[in-house]
Amino acid sequence: MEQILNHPWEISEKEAIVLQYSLAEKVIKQDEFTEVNYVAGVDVAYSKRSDSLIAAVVILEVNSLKPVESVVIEDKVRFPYVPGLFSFRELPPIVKAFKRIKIKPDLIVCDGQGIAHPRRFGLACHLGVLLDTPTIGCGKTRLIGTFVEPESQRGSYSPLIDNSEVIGKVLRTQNNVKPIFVSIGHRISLETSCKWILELSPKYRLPETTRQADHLVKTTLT
DNA sequence: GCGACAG
DNA sequence: ATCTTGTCGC
Repeated sequence: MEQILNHPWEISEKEAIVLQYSLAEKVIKQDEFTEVNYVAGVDVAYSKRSDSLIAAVVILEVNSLKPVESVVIEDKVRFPYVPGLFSFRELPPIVKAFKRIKIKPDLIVCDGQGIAHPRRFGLACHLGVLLDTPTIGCGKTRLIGTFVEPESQRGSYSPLIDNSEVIGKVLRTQNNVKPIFVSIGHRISLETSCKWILELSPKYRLPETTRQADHLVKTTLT
């Protein structure tokens, strides 16, 4: 698929932060799409053997949740892991993988936060803006924000709050299982994001999109 | 100064 | 992320 926006990746931490403030203004926080036939899952892992990053993108047919296309690529590391600047480490290989994808997904589910980020521009926002595609941020753990534990039943949620602003939802996808952190990536509302995450997580804590992408990377790492 | 900190 | 022992809650 096509990348509609580009910028340099070989930059300093200070420049990256400035770029985040600038790109954050492009994030659309409301629903801006119609039908969903294909959803994309993404995952990246570090290979210490080759000192490189392995990125996987998988496209699922939305009713069967079965993969219809996938790409796995390897890329060099060009940025350290810094909380808040995660996308500058993981997006180069992810974008590279998406460029080889033929089926344009109607929705992307990221393994990382959206606007639940210090500068309201997590990895999910960054990817969504670069590809101009509806994107959901979905984290296993919290980056910022405060919350009360949601009820133990699947579908329960509580707001994730930073500076008295709702930046996401802490959502229970399975009964009595640790909740996940959902936030807006791009071109989708928080409510619609949670609706989709629940639909994509009928049986496990994490949505099928990230589970399948995760499995794809781990298989490749051998 | 000290703790927190997506993967 | 990945590794790994002791601790805590049900």
